[in-house]
Amino acid sequence: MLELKDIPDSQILKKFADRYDDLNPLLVIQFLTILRIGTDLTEVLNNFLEKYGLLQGRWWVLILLMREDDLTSTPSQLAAKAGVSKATMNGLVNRLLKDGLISRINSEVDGRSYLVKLNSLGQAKLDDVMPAYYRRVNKLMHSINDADRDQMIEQLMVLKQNCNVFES
Amino acid sequence: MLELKDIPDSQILKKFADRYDDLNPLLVIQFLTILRIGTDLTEVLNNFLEKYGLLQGRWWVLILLMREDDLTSTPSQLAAKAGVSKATMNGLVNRLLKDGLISRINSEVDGRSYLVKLNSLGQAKLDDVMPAYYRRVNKLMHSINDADRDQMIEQLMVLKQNCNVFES
DNA sequence: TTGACTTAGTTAGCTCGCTAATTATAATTA
DNA sequence: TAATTATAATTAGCGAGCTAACTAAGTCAA
Repeated sequence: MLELKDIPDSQILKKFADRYDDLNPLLVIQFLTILRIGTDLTEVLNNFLEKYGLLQGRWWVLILLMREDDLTSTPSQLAAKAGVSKATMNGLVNRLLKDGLISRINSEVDGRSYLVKLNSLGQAKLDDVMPAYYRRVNKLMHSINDADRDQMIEQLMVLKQNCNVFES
Repeated sequence: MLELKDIPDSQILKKFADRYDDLNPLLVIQFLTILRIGTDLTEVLNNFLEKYGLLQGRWWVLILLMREDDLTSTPSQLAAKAGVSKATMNGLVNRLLKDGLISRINSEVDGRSYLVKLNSLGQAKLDDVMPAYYRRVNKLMHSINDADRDQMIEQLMVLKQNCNVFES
């Protein structure tokens, strides 16, 4: 994760521009600014969740379970939905089981598999975190007016679609 | 780092909204979208750097050294500038020394300290990476026109300044 | 119906962050 | 000048990702 405190200023970039023709200082600064804000937001969110004994990984598992009508899912499904490896999900699930926020239900039809279910302690944890989380999201996002925010998101989506320029 | 594949849609959020009054679906989706694009860009950059045997940490160290007039710095200074702990910088510096991209110069005035210097192999590595990096940044950022891009960055800066709503 | 694949979860071992403790050296101050 | 405190680098050990290898259980096809 990019933690660079010193995003280069135009003066520093000038030195680099002498060596590298392709450098466009403004674009580089803007690119790094986007990366930095992404990491800053992520960090701030993690600090917030930590106050509740959670981090993004475990928090998402609880949320994914709450999305389900029966509050249950298999570790594999959770891994796919959370976008982490099965090994990582195994660790997250075990930690949540240890903390007593989810329960394990062995599958009756498949001896390899089991379900995890959001239990009352897990639901209580979400009931504790989520209102505070939503209030903060509201506050943060309302620091930009609706029209500007919509436009910003639209531009970010364009950027996302063009990420692949780095892959060739 | 947020890797959530399934950003919730309005339908899922409706279920959550029944339980949590404070939820504003659009704002949550937009917030998560910003986080996701940040992680996507970071990942794409890391994949790019990996093709050159680097990752963000080591790459930044080389860049920070190249910024210096004498191409040298101490591990502590590098840690501060890169925004990582001294322990982390110790690992990065050792790896770069092992790879032969930087050289170690023991301090003559302070027996505890030493300088690291970008050497010719390190400079060659940067000369290999940076033009390709800058070209890709240009391509990516030009997917948005200048005015829209400037405005987007401006909004992101506002967001950054309001990150602290998560800290209270 | 048995042999070959596939799938679910786990484990081992890696990377790259971190903090806290340690070592060695400098610097300060009583 | 001796004792204390501060600083630079290192080390140990943790967390949360990862891949690859493994075990056990299903599935399918000859």
